[in-house]
Amino acid sequence: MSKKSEHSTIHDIAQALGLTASSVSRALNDNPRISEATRQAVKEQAEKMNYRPNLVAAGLRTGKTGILGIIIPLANRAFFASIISGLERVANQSGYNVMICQTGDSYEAEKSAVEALLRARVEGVAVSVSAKTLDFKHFDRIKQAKIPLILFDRTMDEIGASEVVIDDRLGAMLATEHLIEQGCRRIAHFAGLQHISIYKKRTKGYLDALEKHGLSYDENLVVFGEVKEGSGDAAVNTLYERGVSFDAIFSSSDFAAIWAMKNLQKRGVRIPDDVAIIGFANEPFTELVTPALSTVNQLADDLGSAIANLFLEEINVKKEQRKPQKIVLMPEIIVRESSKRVIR
Amino acid sequence: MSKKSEHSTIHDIAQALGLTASSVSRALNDNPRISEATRQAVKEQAEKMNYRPNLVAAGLRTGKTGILGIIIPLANRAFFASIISGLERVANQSGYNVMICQTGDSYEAEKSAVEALLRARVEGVAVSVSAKTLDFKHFDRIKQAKIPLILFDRTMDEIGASEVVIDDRLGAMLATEHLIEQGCRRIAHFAGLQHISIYKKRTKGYLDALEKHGLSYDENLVVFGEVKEGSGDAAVNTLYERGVSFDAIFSSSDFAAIWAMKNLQKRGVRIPDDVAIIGFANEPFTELVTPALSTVNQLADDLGSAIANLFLEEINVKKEQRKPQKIVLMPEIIVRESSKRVIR
DNA sequence: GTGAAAGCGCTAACAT
DNA sequence: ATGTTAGCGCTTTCAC
Repeated sequence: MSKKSEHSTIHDIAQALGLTASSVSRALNDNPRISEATRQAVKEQAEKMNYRPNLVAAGLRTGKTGILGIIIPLANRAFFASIISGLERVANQSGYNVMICQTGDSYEAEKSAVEALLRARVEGVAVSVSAKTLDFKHFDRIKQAKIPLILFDRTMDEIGASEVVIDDRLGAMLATEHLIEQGCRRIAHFAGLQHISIYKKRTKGYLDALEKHGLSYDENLVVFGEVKEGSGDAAVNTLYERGVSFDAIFSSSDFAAIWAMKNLQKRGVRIPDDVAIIGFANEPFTELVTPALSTVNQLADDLGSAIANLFLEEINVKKEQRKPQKIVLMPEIIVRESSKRVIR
Repeated sequence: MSKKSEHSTIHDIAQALGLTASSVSRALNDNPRISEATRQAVKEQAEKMNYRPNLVAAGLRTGKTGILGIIIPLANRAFFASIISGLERVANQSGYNVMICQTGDSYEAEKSAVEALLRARVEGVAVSVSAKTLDFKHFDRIKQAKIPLILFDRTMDEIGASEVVIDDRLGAMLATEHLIEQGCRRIAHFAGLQHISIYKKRTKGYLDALEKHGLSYDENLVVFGEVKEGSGDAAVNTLYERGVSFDAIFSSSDFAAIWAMKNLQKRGVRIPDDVAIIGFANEPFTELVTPALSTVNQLADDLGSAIANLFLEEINVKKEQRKPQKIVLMPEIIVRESSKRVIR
């Protein structure tokens, strides 16, 4: 093995076999224009020399790095972690590697992430747009590079890219209908910030379910605003302050749901008998709390693999005639103790 | 901009300015052997032409790809997700990108992951060794490539690589001492599989704490075996079957702890008054259950950033004189309701 | 301070 | 079926 590099090259193999680099290349890549005998010999020799193709060199030559980039607000969040997991698994099966960038929900970091991935010449980029992003010029850079751009979770129609999302409205509707089927008639709703599309859609699903079942909408039952941890606690207080009676809660977030549950339990309210609760997202903790929290499965892992599959599909389409696609996954509700009433 | 590529190159810039590629390269890289004037001109022109350095080309030339690889069993697990998060954040600050591979705890997948990262010419690899890995030859390939190899979480002394871990024994000891301070004297312990080093160390910490405080070891209080979700439930049953009395549990896993808590609550046992409980790992759900579960903070995010920092340090050391380092982080206990007794 | 030239390891026309 | 050649975009000696 030559001193200058830690790795053997196709030239080393060629030399050892009295061949040329191109023949070795052909043999290694199973190019038909090579004899079976040489192919064998080359592969054996490669094995013997611990040859490992240099993807950097191949990438420079072919323009294909075999790298997929993903930009997320924060890797350390169950939903995104599952997406990464699904994405990596499928991408890897097709020989692709996955490169990750976090934005911390910062617009500046998102811009840098785009540049970083483009510098690395990734073959495609998946993005969950940062909450603080209002300007989308940096995504044009991806389109200019003529590589697939796929948005997921927080998407932006303005960008005009492919999307992989779940049907939030449907999920919310199923959740609300489930509560109705449990006999609940006064269903409160923690709505989340409505300028974020996923929350808006979930609220829409709630309203649609009410309408479908002939229940009237009572604005006193709906609490807008953030649906983070503490806000579930505050939202319950708000309902009590309003003096409104309710026999169920559909929360657009598991976190708010869980804190609502804690609040109600302190008040001596029985769950699900007095108030049935269902959340949204299927966070890992939902099956660990008492009572276990019903929720809507966001299919994060499936989202990840769907992103990967869309990538693989788009990469093989001529850049010019790549049309933005929209893949919508159908969520399912997961019914647990927090909403399972004994129907009399 | 030339037709063949979507990107402008240093040649394009050079041509536009009547310079040569090498001067442009120097200007862009702030090489001192260039005049301030040209540097300015080049940078302006680069900006104007939307120039984006091709890291693949640079990487081929210099051997430095600016990529760090990380191999984990599963991205979708809170502990690993946090490590990725911390690693990416710090690495990115120094201009490095992070490439991820999952093994699904499979030995074969781990071997492939090593090869995949090596083919991509990453500048270093961090690994949490798969549970099924008993043979370590594939890690030699990383050493042969003369790039830093850093083990974390599940480490293997046999491999002779740098390590970033937390002091499991200390964490377990602190947890156990905390229970003792709460007045507990008959402390049960869910020990986990002892052939896995982290569990062995946690059990050691438990024993050390008992000894330090003059409590005798009662083997009936210790339940060996897996510490997964359901096993916490089974472990409590085992204690009852043994007819042993206990006033506290130190579980080497939050999952087992939470299921133990559920089991005890069903039996009408009050927590923490009858039995105080503390787990290990600071899983996200621990603060959401009722009562909130005390635990040992594994500092996953810090682990990730420590890995990144060690990388950055080792990368700048001549390969030959890189000595395996061992970085040990000190865990802290997080005291919540599940173990906080009102001391009389 | 700038240019010329070589080459990183690979692939892909184009020969033969 | 194999060899020759050129070049992907960049950095880096070596000249001047």
